Amino acid sequence: MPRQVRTTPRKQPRQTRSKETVATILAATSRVLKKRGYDGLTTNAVADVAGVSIGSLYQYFPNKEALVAGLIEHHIETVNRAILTELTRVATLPMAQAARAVIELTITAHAVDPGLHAVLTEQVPRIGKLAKLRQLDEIVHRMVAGLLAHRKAELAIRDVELAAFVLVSAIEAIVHRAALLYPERLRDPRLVDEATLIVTRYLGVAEN
Amino acid sequence: MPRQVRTTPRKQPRQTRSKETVATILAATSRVLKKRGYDGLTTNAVADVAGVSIGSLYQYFPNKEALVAGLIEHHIETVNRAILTELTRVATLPMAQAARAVIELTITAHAVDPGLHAVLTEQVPRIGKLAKLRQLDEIVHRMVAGLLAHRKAELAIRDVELAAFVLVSAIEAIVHRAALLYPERLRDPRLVDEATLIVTRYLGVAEN
DNA sequence: CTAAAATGCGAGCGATTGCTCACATTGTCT
DNA sequence: AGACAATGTGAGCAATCGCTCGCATTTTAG
Repeated sequence: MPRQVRTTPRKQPRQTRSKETVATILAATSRVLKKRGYDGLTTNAVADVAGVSIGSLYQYFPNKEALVAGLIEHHIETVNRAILTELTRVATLPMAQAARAVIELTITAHAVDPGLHAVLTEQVPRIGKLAKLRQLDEIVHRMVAGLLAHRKAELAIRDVELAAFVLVSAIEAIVHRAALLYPERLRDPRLVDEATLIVTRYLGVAEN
Repeated sequence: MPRQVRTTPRKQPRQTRSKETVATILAATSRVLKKRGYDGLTTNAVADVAGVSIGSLYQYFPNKEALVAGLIEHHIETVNRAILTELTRVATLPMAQAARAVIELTITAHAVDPGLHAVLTEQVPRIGKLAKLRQLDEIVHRMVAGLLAHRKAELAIRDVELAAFVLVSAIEAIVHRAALLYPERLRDPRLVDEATLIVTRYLGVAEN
């Protein structure tokens, strides 16, 4: 398997028919990924599950990695938009409430398509262009840092960047590990309480 | 690639010569993993780099997964032993010092062979027997929970299990993300300070 | 209606991979 | 020294995979 580079479609779907084909292929990619894992993801299998010929697949995706890249891009856009709007919405709320809102949103994001999310973050090699999953982290980091900087006066922190790094890492990991190890606990309000608690205590603000 | 199950050696090395062969093969596996990634890991390449024939490799490793499983097992044992001894050593220290010691050890564990650690945790599919990487998390969780329970009186927490989960997730993620995104920051004492801070404030104990 | 463009098809090529097996070499034991 | 076990060798098989290409079908445009 030679190293591939291009992950952009070789041809844009113009007609309605082909757009449906592309959507079907991506849906099939998601299904195969969830059922067989990244190692079991083959272009032939995707075409098969999608019910299109392997030739059609290669009309819109130059290689196997492009399939996964397409999924990730969609995933990033969705989550990104959600977090962006939420972070601006809670910017003026008391810190405890803001933290709780963001944590709940993070949980929601993990609960949309848990299987796909797990495969995407756990199994897909983070190499080359696929490292774009990191873009999401970076954007979130910047926004959290901005929020902290804007209200630094009321916070018991010195370095905004460092605090943002610590908080984003911690919250993401708590939710992520809960989703993987104890999926049912994602619905447990005590998890949100505890995650909110570590944030408020660390920042030195009121706990609710 | 048919699903494989067995990851135990098909034959135990008895003589010194064969033990060296096994060690060489594992070292080669590590090298190939780091240089080519999990996708680029082939049994032929490993045998080649190790300087042994492919036949010899298959005398001691029943399949490709067994190679990685061997590496992981060794990794777990090493880290496991280190954490175990450290956690018992700091059991009676003030919480802030204990937390700092554990955090520093976690950083050390990530710094031993960062490349291998990264590949192992980021690229190796967490399926089947390879989920044994989770064993490590589980053991650490149990020990931290034990430590917290033993000194619950001085801590501002209600649920020991939940607190252990939150703390282990947070610390591991902070160190892990730092190692991946800003490896040079692993040497920065301010990272340790900040990680210690989030622990002590969360637990409601003195900050040093 | 007709020509061109867009889309869909799938047999199968070339390359690679995991792994076997028949055999050669080295080590151990008496 | 001889016999047997342990270890080492590598050509190559069977299977699989990513992907191409020549062609059929459908849609669009004039």
